[in-house]
Amino acid sequence: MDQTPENDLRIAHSHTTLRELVVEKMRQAIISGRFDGGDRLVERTLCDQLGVSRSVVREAIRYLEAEGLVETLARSGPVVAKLDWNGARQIYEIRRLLEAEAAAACARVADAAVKARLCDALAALESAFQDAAPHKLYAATTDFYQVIFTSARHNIAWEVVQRLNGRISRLRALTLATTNRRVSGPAHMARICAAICDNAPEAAAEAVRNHLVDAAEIARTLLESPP
Amino acid sequence: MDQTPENDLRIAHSHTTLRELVVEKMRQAIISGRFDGGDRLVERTLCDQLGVSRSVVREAIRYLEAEGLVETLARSGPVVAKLDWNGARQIYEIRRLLEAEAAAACARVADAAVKARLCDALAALESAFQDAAPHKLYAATTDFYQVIFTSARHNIAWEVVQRLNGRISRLRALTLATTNRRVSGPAHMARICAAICDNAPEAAAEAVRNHLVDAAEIARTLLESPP
DNA sequence: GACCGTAAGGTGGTATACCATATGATTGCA
DNA sequence: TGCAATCATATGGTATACCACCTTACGGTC
Repeated sequence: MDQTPENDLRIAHSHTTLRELVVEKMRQAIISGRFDGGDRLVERTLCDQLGVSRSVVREAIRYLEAEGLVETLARSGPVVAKLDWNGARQIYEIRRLLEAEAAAACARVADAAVKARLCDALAALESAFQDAAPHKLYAATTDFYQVIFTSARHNIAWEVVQRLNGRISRLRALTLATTNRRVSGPAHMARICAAICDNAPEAAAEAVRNHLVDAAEIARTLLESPP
Repeated sequence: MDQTPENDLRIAHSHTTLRELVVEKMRQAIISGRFDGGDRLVERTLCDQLGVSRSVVREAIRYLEAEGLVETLARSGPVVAKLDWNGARQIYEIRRLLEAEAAAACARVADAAVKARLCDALAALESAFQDAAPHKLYAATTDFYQVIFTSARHNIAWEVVQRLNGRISRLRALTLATTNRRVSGPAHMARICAAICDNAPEAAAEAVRNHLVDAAEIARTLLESPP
């Protein structure tokens, strides 16, 4: 049932609901650290801050709850989920499994078009590293992996990874900002890209694993250092 | 609020929140096939069937939407997510990765208590196989894996697997009911249990992989044969 | 100082109203 | 008759008011 009305005069209006906007706002607020782990999410306060009604806020909270960014305590209400090293460690391990598999699959099926898109993404990534713009870097990293996952046709794994990344996003932002990471990061990415362009699945998987071991190590030092 | 207790979808008020009950009811309705893939979820109809207000239904839908069991189409509203073999295949592959890793980790750390719990779960599983009670079998299988994941301290991976299982639950119910599976299933499980009791990580991982390859194969034949 | 009652603030839940849009039926005009 | 405009209905999205219940903090009483 694909109806793509090219000659439709109507403006393609995105039809983003308020709810989606609020979900995105709140997700960003949690990611950016504006809402800290453990903070209570008081419905009516959020209504005021966001300028929307309770319905919208409550539904957005339910969505984020299912995503794992928010947890609702019985008889107390929703709070921002807290992240400890135990949780982060598990997430990095899951990412290691899924991303290594995706990179290997991508290396197996990558044709010229995929390689070109990947190299573009890598170039954007390196450019973002140069600019030292955190949000650009974040977006570029996401793009790079998205190319890998989608071209490997691992779109459900990509969903999983994105959701997990939401839960460690503060951490990712921190690791991306770390000097150490700023040096080793692009090198890892370049190796991953090279392995895929060589259609070398095992090398690609290994490069991904190395990257994530490093990232997890930086995350650990950040999390275990005094709050 | 009229109360006609003959309606079997009507939820029983209790200590947990209405929202959670509704989420569970709807999840079960989707899993059991009462709501089929592609079916529209009309809010006001659900309100009548469940005997709750729109707010509760809408929040439950948001939760299931984030879980991937429901998707909301623009200008049309929520529908039950459809499952094709491509999606199911990916989910089985992700499960293969996560469950193999969890089984290996469990085998590494399993002490007498863990082994006892695992053997208990296996016994319950085999008993459920004998009874040929689908829902018991389903629950027993879940319990068995839960012991593995929780004792390996892979609770986030367990969350992920549970959510993914929700999306292929109809399929799981079918595979569990298949005779073929009824024969090979417990054998696989017994091998997994034995490997863990031997503290043999690689053997445990391999047993899990074999189990899932079989399950995926059965699922494929079920999905690709016209209903 | 301990205890109890009350008030405030919060969530959970419900009912209702309003608007925008999609869809199908109906009506009216050529 | 046929087509088009219009109307009605269904439905989702949003806002608002209200109630019940729980928790917490405060303050008064013993």
